[in-house]
Amino acid sequence: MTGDGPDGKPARLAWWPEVRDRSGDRQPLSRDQIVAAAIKLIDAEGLDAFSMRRLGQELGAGATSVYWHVKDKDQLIDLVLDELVEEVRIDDDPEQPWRERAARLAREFRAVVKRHRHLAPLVGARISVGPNTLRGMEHLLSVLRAGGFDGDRLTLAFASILTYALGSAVMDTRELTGPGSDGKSVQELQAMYAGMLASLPTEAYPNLVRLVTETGLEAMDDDVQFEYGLQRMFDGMEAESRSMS
Amino acid sequence: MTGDGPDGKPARLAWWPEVRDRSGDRQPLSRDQIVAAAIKLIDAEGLDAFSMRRLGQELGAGATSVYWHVKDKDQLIDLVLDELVEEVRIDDDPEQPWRERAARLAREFRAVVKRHRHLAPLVGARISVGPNTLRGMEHLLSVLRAGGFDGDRLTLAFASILTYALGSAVMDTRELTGPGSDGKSVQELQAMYAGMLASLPTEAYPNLVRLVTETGLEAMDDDVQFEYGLQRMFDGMEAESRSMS
DNA sequence: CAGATTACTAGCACACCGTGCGAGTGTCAA
DNA sequence: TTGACACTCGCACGGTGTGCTAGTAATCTG
Repeated sequence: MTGDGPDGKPARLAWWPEVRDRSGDRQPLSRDQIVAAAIKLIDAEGLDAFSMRRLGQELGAGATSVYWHVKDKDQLIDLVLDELVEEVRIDDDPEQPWRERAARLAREFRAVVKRHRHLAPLVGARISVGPNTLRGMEHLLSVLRAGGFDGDRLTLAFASILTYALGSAVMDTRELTGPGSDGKSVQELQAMYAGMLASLPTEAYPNLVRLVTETGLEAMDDDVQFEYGLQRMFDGMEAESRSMS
Repeated sequence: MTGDGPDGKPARLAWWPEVRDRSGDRQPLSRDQIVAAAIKLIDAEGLDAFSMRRLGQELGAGATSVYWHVKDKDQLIDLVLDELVEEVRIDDDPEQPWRERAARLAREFRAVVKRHRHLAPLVGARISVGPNTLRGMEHLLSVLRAGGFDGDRLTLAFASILTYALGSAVMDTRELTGPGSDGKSVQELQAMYAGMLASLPTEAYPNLVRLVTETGLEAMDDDVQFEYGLQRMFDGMEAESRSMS
């Protein structure tokens, strides 16, 4: 939240917006407060409900008071996104094999995004260069390096894992719109989606229909699917390691 | 564009919006025209420029005339997204091994999204249930089934590949915002991002700095990274196949 | 050919939105 | 006491999505 580096010291990033100085301690509004309120609002009522006016209202402040603490709606979103990543726990056991440590990181990230599913579209839309994001990437890199990755292969593995983690986070939080999907819960929407696939004409979409009617309950689960692909990717990476030594 | 099933017959989907009847052939405006114009507008000027009013203007029509052909902006987006997927070519050689066919599909999808990078956030935000999307999924399933996948394993592999393809499409089209990223080209932004990482304090982010300074040019490439992760995942899946037989 | 129906366009109006600007208010240092 | 500063707030501008209504032109029915 404070923008520290991995070591805890305040590593300043030239492009990351400074908090405006506050000399006295009358603080009816603060940036952290604003960011927290934005996340809360989006979580509770979705992206559409998130407007600067509404945010001000939620904070009991004037419609445009927020603009003193934050340049833009855009900038606020950047802050929100990096704040999200702060929830990713990166304290793991360095004694564990790299697979387990990397998987744990990917799981954590995905879980955070799923917890804030209305923010997911933003996660997929912009690159965050905030301190928390950088810290997370740094940690994943260190895990991979400790696991024996090096040079170009380190970069490739790093990028692939990020991609898969981001992908599954985004994939599993996409919204199903259209008629009849108004006030439905996540489970209801999932059931509705399955129902739509099951109702497809068998001649035109035989495999799709079979998929939804013949797949076991467990394999239908988001988390299980995520884990499968991740482990297969790690299998492939480990096989490559072996074949090189 | 017409909503046909894989066989070319007009497989109707109950939830997919019907084109409003047109008995005569005076057609100053049509849905296909509208969807095409929307894609063109977004490609040319970005998501922000895409408003219903602007779209009407672009079509030389009144501000709200579009609403007779399309229920909603939301619905229009759904149509746009499925129209995008139509660009994914699914005519491949059934004699090829499943890996190659599946990789080809994933590459195609990613390439289409990259061609329409301003649409990518929408791809990551909503589930499409349009005819083209379904046809694409059906095809990938048939490829995997032909490759020996079955039951739960088919579902898991299917989901993982979709996730990775979507993930890398979204990942590689995310926008870098913030000061100094105004009128820059994609390459310039990429260079700027690399520059930011390179300028990080080495003590706090040693691995990130090394990554950006020591990685070879080829391994920095989006497409190469995508291919690496995909192939590792396929390696893992094939190893699993072997271990089961 | 006359009239009715349909297909479609266009504009107004409403309630919102992001945000620049300037006028205000409270707190602190000198 | 005076000034500077940190901060809040309302106004106003030019936009947005979209429901509704009035209109027009083409087609269908008789």
